Amino acid sequence: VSVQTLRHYDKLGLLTPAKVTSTGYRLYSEQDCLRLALIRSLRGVGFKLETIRNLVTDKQSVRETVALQLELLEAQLHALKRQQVLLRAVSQGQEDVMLARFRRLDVLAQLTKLEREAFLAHQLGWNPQTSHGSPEIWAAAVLDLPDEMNETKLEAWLELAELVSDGSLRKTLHQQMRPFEGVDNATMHVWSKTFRELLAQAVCAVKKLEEPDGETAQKLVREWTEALASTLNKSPDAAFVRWLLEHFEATYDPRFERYWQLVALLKDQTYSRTYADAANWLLEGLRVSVHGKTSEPYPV
Amino acid sequence: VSVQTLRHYDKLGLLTPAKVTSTGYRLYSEQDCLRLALIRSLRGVGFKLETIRNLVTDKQSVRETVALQLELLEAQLHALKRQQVLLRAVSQGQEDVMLARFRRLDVLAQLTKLEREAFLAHQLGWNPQTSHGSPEIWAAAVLDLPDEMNETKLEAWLELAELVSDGSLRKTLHQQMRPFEGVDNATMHVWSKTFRELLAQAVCAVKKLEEPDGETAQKLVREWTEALASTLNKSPDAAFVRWLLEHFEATYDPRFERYWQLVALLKDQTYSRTYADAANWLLEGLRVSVHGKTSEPYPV
DNA sequence: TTGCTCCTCACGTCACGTGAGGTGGC
DNA sequence: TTGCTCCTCACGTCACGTGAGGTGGC
Repeated sequence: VSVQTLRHYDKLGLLTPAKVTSTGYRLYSEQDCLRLALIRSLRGVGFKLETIRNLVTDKQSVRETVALQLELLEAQLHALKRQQVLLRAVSQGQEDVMLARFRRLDVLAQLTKLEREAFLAHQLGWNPQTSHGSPEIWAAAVLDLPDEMNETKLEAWLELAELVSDGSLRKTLHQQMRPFEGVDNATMHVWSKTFRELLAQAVCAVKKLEEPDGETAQKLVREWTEALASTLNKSPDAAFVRWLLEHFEATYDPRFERYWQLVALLKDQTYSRTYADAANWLLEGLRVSVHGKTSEPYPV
Repeated sequence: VSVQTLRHYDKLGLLTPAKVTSTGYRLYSEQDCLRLALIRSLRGVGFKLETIRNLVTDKQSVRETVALQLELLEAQLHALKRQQVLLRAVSQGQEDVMLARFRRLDVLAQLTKLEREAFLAHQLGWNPQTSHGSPEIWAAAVLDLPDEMNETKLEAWLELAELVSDGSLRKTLHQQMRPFEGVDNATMHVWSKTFRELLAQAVCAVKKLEEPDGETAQKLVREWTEALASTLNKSPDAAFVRWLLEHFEATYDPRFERYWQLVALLKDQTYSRTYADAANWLLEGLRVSVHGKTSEPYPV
């Protein structure tokens, strides 16, 4: 400890030397040293000098003061972690756009729950009144975000927000939905129920390690295309199936999987690849039914 | 933002209003607002005003400044976590001893690697020259502690240090070692090698779910007692086996297991209960060989 | 005329650190 | 005599916040 510190404590009356010589020199006793060590220790956990004075003179409950300090620490840690997430996120990227990007990220990080949901809805082009597509899936993709976010969630949110900021995901999504444009709500509801059931069966089949060119897969693919054709008011002929495969391949985007992963993290849901795997397995089955069996084995 | 903040930024020349009326009122433009937002965002991640001025006027590399700030944050987080661990550790316990305990814990937390090792050795009563018992086990219990500790390790270290601070563990340990007092180093080395092999076999047996009253266990117990008797220069008769069981039961202390658990955490070793389980299984086998088969099933 | 907001100037916050200018002991 | 350390007094740090005392627009 510096001599300035000792003088400072003396001035505050927090640590008065045992003796002062006639020439003004401060002489400290063993006891003073112990007291000084205690003061330094208490300073080391962040108490202010006035609080320390109260603690060592028994004017303030140690337990209560410690509890208070712990709360304060919690808040400080939260703030620092937020700063860390933002700075880390911005630290990669080109020098000349860093400030602009930082600006955007900070705004995104400050949004409230409702604003975050509205942001996602807007960027993905969801309007509950006019959008087509299953309302349940839209809600799962956009709503029920958490109120408070810890650092992991904040990081996920920033990645998610940047993922959708670029308008391209919205366009792809619109392409994906296009075939359903004219379908009325009731029909749509039936379709999404059927599809959920098919997907559940596909999940089971994938678990049993069934191949996408096997009987189960081909049966599911047939049911799937037939249900979809009926929903879209078309006949499930070979041309339709070919069109369907082309449609899926044209509107496929790997970022959607990352999207669901991040959303699951934000909602404290354990993300499992099962649904994505099942969907890919069905798509592979569709490919087989169009092009015939491929020579490459299906990657599990 | 408060009007004082704006005045402050104006004084520093960080944000000069676009217009000032003849009566001295500051009028800000849209651009000023954007600049203000950027300044507030940069303040929000902990940059000081001078740094911000350099950043917005391109006098300082954003990338370098961000990297520097991240390092600073890391250090601050480390410090805050240390405070948190100390305060949490002290927060339970009686009001009137909290300050004294805090004092002790802070001293313990500040020790260097060598001092921590010396502390453990001293509290457990280990002196490499004069102590009996296997040097390898002593070293595993006391040496190779980490240099730097994160918050988890610091917490473990404080618990470990308090565990051994009370002299009772040292006494129990001394009791445990007592039978080996007169044994010379060479004999001791042979014994500890034999015991390690026996323990390894016991681990295998426990994995195979063998019962402590089964053949394997009884065979191992017999080898164990015979080796121990030979080490201690005694005959492995019924009286010796009875004395052995009494000795183990008298010097058993559950805190030893916690000790090894904490040491494993400090050394980044994954602690598995297998050795403790195997030792207990052998002890139970010893019990069976002394008292006969108990009616209670052995808890796995 | 009455609130209200803005202004400037200056001092306070918190725990010391840093000179300026001076003095006592080896 | 020469460094060295101690002393006091006073100001600086950092980003504002807080009065004191005064003024312009509704």
